[in-house]
Amino acid sequence: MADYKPQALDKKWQDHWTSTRAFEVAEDPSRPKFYCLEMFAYPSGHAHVGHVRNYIIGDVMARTKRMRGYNVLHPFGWDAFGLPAENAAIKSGIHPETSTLANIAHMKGQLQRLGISYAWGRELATCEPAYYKWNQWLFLKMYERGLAYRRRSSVNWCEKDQTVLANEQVVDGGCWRCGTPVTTRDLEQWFFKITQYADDLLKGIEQLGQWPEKVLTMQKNWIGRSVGTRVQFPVMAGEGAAVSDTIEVFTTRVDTIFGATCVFLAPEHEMVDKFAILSDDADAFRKRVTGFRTQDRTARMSGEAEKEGFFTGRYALNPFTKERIPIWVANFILGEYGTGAVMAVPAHDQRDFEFATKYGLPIKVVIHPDPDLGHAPKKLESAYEDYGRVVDSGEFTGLTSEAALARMGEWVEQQGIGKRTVQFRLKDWGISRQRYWGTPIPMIYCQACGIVPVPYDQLPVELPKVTNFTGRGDSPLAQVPEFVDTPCPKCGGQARRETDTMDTFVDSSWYFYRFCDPTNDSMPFDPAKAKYWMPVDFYSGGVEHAILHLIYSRFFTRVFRDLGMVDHDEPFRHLLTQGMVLKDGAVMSKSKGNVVDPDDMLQKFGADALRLYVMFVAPPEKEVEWSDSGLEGSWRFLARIWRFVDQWSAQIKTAAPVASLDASGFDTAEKDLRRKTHDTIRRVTMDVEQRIHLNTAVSALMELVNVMYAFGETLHATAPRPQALAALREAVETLILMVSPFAPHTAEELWEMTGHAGGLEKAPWPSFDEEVARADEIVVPVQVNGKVRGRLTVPAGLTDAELRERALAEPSVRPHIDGKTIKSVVIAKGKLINVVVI
RNA sequence: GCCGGGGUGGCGGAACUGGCAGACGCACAGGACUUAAAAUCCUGUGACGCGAAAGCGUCGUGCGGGUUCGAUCCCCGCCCCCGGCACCA
Repeated sequence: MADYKPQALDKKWQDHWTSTRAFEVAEDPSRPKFYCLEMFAYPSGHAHVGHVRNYIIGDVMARTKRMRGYNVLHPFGWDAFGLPAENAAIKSGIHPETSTLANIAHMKGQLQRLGISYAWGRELATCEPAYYKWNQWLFLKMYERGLAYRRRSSVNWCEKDQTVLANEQVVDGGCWRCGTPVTTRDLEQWFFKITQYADDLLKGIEQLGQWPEKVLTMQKNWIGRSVGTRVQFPVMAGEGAAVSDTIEVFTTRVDTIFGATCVFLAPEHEMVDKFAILSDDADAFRKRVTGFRTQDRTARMSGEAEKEGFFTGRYALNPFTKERIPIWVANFILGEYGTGAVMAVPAHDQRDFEFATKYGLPIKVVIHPDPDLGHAPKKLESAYEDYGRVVDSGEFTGLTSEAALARMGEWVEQQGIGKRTVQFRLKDWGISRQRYWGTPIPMIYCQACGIVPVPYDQLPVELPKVTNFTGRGDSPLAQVPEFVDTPCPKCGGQARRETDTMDTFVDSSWYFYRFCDPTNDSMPFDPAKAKYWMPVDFYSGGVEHAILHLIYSRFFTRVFRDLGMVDHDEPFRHLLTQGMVLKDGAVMSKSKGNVVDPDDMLQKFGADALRLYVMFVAPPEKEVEWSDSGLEGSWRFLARIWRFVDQWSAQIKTAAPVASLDASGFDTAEKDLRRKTHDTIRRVTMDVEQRIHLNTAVSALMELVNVMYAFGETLHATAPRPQALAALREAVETLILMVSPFAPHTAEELWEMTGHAGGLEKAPWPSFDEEVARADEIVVPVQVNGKVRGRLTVPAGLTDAELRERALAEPSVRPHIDGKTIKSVVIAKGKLINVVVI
């Protein structure tokens, strides 16, 4: 008898899969496809069990689908550009490419030691020119279509290091290296016009029936669609002021416009500078504006900062009331949202109310809580923000808010002073990064010709090998003259290359298309191949990507669609956001020292025990607490299967297949085993394929093993009948097949031990036989007034009348109904009987 | 504040969305095997009460109501925990 020694098996079967290229695939129109994808990895160095959980989930799906007859694409790759490698280079001098490639090699080894069934032939890393070339290609396509454009925008800046800082490099408002307080600076930067697809992205959410509700809500909020009205407020003529100036505001509540007693401008609003020039003390004015603009950004944006503002000295005309109202600059008005200007309605907006109270601005009530007309409080404690009935509003008085919104919106349009419109919270995506380790933006600046795109035939613009990383000064690429200086593609004159690189989110927004055709060197991917494989059928990864990565990927899919390269709108059909693995109640991290390294677990228990444990401990979406004893339990389960198969393998090999025996020849115990076998097939198949409840699939297999042991016990007493061995063989083979997605190495070995040649990965999934699973006898609980009082063991298929009769005659039920009036007997088919008595 | 997800034994979780609450595992306890231990196999394990025992009864899925023959599941009102967004006009 051989003991269960998984470590040797792991190696044996991993080598087998590699040498037979078991998981490589090609398009095959004759079979249904299944594209199973886990979010590719940032090569940080070591994968811990939290990361690995995601890959195991995907692998269970991929392996199951393969056995179910699907042509399964299950690729993996590396999100290899990014800041940490560059930061490491600044600190240690190791080139990002060197450290990244080393990290990839190590992590790939980790995944292979876990037996994840990837098509490694399709592996890609985004830092390879063969990949990022297509980022550049796509950038040019988007530039041609006006989807990539350039404008000024502010970045975090460290005065001491004279460098731009990424948001992650700002720690407590200071530079990550020297702690110098971070300021902002305006730079010309490239943007992707994702806002053009705002409505499309929002509508597309309806198609995402298999995404978690949480993620859909997050995306909806992020897009943030609000319906409202833009209204122009003329700036009143005064000394030196142009009469034609107007301030346009955006409001979702035109119905309150008669209560607009003030106009608020964001400190960034263009009109603010004009007013500064015209003011009595321009310097003091500018100082106050600069004060607001440089206020700690996070504090100012989060609503924690005290609301502050000042009067500009100028007035606007409320187009409805024709009254003169003051124009203020206020720090809580956002420059990037709407028009950067709002009408202030202190009576009906809490922020305006607080501001007006602080500065003594007039508060004018124009909405009464309907239907209590006449009962509005004299002095408001807070703003009344709900809808109601419009009062004190000229010709609109008496309307409901709903009606007033429509009528006043029409009025604005008739007067030609604005229009009803839709406003989004979503902003265009700034992709310029003043960093080295990313995709160079393929643009050239020529004195004579202006901005000139790099011609397609000159792609890729390769990242030059920079060797000294100081973390100071401009974009690192600006320090490489051979890179910067280049002839203008148009006029041939002296020109400069763009020295910024792309946000790494660009890399990850379309890699799943590249996997369909990873070596294509004339296109990002062949549309025919993408048409076969896409969309991704099952996509899993962390919730931290619920917004950015997923919305950018949905955006890119629409761009490909509009370029005529794909014919679908949504890239990911089923999304699973896996929960984190905690240790001692905290997320694993190197700094906390609570990282569980999968390799340690592999050495002790083998890959399969780890895989099984991680699947069994909780449903995939849930956060879990790591437990060593839980892992040991999973190991015990595998060892238990091993011993059983080992003990019976000789007899199983020679046992007759169940199909060759007469179905009526099986005795009760044999039928029970076969019923359990087939019921397990049904449960596991449904749990894995439909419900993605991988934990209950495992427990169903554990139940089957428990029944097999009990059956095995009975066989020792007597000489096994051919029927018994046949039923046992069926159970064992079913078990091996169904446990194989979870514990592939052990399953392969057991499959071989039971006399099968050839790999399990292509063995067909067992099929469920309803006839075998059907019970001859069923146990039906009998309730009296909803409380279980007894159980009936009856032949399946009794009529309701017979069931009723037996239930009422049941001795354990009698005492509860005797002497009482039976009101009714409810019979839930095959489930239970409830006798209602008074 | 708004949005989303949750509250079930000592613990992780299950109950296939209205039908036997606690599957399966962990932990613990007892038994078998063993000179002994480990491993393994078997049994027990929600709380309380009655009983020598098999067993019987009551309570029990965050709290309070409701609908229903029947509610962990549906409805109404609360409490608590986790996650996201947060001055978006």
